This record gives sequence, C-alpha cells and structure tokens, in this order.
Amino acid sequence: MEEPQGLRARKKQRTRAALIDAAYRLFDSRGYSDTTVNQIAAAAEVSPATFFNHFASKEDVIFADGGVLLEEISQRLESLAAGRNPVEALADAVRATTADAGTRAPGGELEAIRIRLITTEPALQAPTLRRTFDSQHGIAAALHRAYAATLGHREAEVLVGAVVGAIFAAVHSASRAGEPLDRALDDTLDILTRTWRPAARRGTRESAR
Amino acid sequence: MEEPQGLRARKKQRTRAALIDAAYRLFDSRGYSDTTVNQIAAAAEVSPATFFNHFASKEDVIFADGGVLLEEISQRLESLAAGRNPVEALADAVRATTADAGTRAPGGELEAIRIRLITTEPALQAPTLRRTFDSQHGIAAALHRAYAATLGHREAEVLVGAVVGAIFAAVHSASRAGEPLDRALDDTLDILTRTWRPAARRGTRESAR
DNA sequence: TCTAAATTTAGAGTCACTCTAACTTTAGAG
DNA sequence: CTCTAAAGTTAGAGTGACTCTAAATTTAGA
Repeated sequence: MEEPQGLRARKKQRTRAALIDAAYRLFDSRGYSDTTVNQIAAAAEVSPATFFNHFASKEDVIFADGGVLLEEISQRLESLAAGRNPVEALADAVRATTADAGTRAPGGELEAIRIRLITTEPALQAPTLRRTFDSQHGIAAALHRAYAATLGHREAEVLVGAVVGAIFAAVHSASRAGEPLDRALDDTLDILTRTWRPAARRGTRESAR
Repeated sequence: MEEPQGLRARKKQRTRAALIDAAYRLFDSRGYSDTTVNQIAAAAEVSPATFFNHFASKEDVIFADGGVLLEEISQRLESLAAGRNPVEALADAVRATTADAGTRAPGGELEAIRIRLITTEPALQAPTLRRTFDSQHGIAAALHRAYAATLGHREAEVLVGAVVGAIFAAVHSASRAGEPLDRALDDTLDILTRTWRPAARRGTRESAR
C-alpha cells in the first residue's frame, strides 16, 4: 500500500500532508471562513503558492482524499445485487460504506472534523452538493451494470438521484434539528426500501428514439 | 400588480432592471465566467458598488426573481392532494408549474437564457444545487401539511428530496447527452410515480421520542 | 559531475466582495 | 417653498481567493 517512492515524491507527500493537517487544525479552531489560505500555508511552513500547487481551491483540501466513498459504493453494488431489488442493494451499499467509514483507522481523526465542517459550515454546502452530485453518475453506471437486464440507463440515474437526494434532505434536516445523523440515514433508507416497488415496466426501452 | 410607487422606488426598479438586463445580455454573449461585475455595472451605467447594492453576489442576478417556482409548487400541492398519493401530487405540481413557467410572458426571453446558463455553465452548478436544495424544506412542509394524516415529517422531507434529486440527476444527464430536458423531466416523473408505493407503514410515528 | 525535470517560491495582477464616508436625490413636515 | 431626514448612489481603500510568469532550488539519472 505504501510504495517506497523516491525522495522527491516522499517530500511532496509530506508537504501535502502538512497542508492538510494545518488546514484541518485551523478550520477546526477558527472555522472555515475565518481561516485564510495564507494562514494554512504559514502553519504548514510553505509558501501560499505551494498550497495551490497541491489543491485547486481552498475547499479542495477538505474533499482531497474523498471520492473514495463513491468507488466503495460502486464496488459493493456488484456484490450486493444478487436477489435484491436495486433500491435494497443501493441502501445496503450505503449502509455498509458509511458503517466502516466511521471506524476506519487512518485519518479517522480528521474524518470527524470533516463531517462536522461539511454539515455545519454554510460556505461548504454548495461544494458538498456539487461533488456528491458529480459522483452520482459513477454510481448510476455501476447500478445499471449490476441490473443491466431490468434497469434502464435513465432509470438508474433517476434511482440514484432519488436515493442521494433523499439522504441529503434527511441528513440536512436532522442536522438542523440537532438529531443524530446516523439515525436519520437509517430512517431514510428504511423509508426508501419500504416505499419503492421494483417497477411495473411500461416498455423495455426507455431511451426510445 | 403594478403598484404606482413613488419616484424613488421606480428609479430603483429601473436601475435594477437595467442591471439584470445588462447581466443577461453579457452572460449570453461572453459567458458567465468571462463577464465581470464591473462590465455589468458599466453596461447598466451605474457604479460597481450599486451592483452589490441590489444583488448579494454575481450569481444573484440570475436567481434574483427565482424562488417563485417554489411557492407555486407549494401552492399547487394543496389543490392537487385530493385522491392522489403524495408522489403523484408532487409530480403533477411540478408538471403544472414547469408547463406554464415556459409560456409565461414577462421575462420569457430572459428565462430561456437562464435555463441555458444554469444547465451549461459549470460555475453555476453549485449555486443552482444549493438554492434548489434550500427550497426543498418549504415544499416538504407543504407536502406534510397536505398529507398530515398519512405522511410524517421525515417522510415528507425524504420524499421531496428523492423527487428533486431524481429530477436533477435526469435533467443533468439529459443535458450532457444533448437530449431535450422536458422529455427527461416527463420520463422521470413517470418513473417515480410508477415505482412508488404509498408505504406500508411500520408505525405511525417516525420521529419517535 | 552535469543536465533535465520536478517543486517550490516570489511577485505582480485580476476579480468578487466588504466597508466607510461622502454625495445626490426624493419624501414629507412645517 | 424650504428644510431636514432618509434612501440611493458613489468613490475609494482593502481583503482574500486564485492565476500566471519567471526565477530559484532540489532531486533523478546519465
């Protein structure tokens, strides 16, 4: 897992790690908006220019090593598809992924800060939505692959969009109400699996020409 | 509809209209990102400071008179609730609202530009998502009101989130594929109403205490 | 040891956005 | 009609994210 790269690459990773660490530390104490990129660079003891050498934007530092969840869900989908309807499989994949994302050792400390940040900082709401939205295509593609026989391309997109949209809505409203997020997630997945029916298909082709 | 306000208010509306007009014109020709607020102000023949006097941000010009759709959908929900399940009512409300939003006379010219901008300009994706997401609460509240007897608070949030998320996913994928958006919307609403079942409720209270 | 590529850096510049203090115009009282 | 208060507009300075260019430093590999 740890390729013994050259000295060059190792140094680069070290400054990158220093930047991430400094950023999370500052975001945690002063808040996201009140932390400046210059402060992060100073705390990491590099020049401000170096920050943008590693991250495309200030937010990027927070989502830097994200996108892993997307791949995890997509992968799980394939093994969970058997015998379940798409929504059940999706729900299980989400459950499984979030379950061990919470207990994952490396970066677990930062993970807690991240969740707090993206659920509370207003300035991060839009970026979070955007990135999640972008990752939907990948999941939809995986779902379509796993249910190629019964699930059209558009139906897969719609389904994933619905599940993700529902989760976001529930998590956000729970967050505002001060309720625990994991419970909101469970409730949501329950509701979705309970109220979804595998589709009385009208035609077999839905991207008719 | 047009309160004959004082000269003061009329002048203010005129500069506001000039700003909106200039902004759309410039966005349309040079693109959103390549248009600067200074250029908009110059085109409207006001100072740059005045722009921010009317709009909180550059994007704000585009969404300025939006938010109307939200209220429309919420209102329609109440009259459409009878005899339908929640998803059917929601779908009908969306259909009805988008139907006459397309044919609404005033600003119809700008409306076309707006749709093109928010579906193609990458810089507007995040703001669009954010605003839509924010408006969900209002719709969810209206839905909960219309189905107070059978639909819990959380279920309403989940449902609206699912419908909105599905629509967004479909519209976005259609937009990337170059397919007509209205057709994607119709397909999506069809899929949703066909695959949703009114819920075999487990308990009557889902925000158990 | 020398050269080429990768990292970092300084520095100047753009743009969105904020804040403050002034300036102009309208509204309404007397 | 006049005078004052408020609303609207403006100039100007400043902050912070982000870009670009060119130079400095460091490592890789011949």
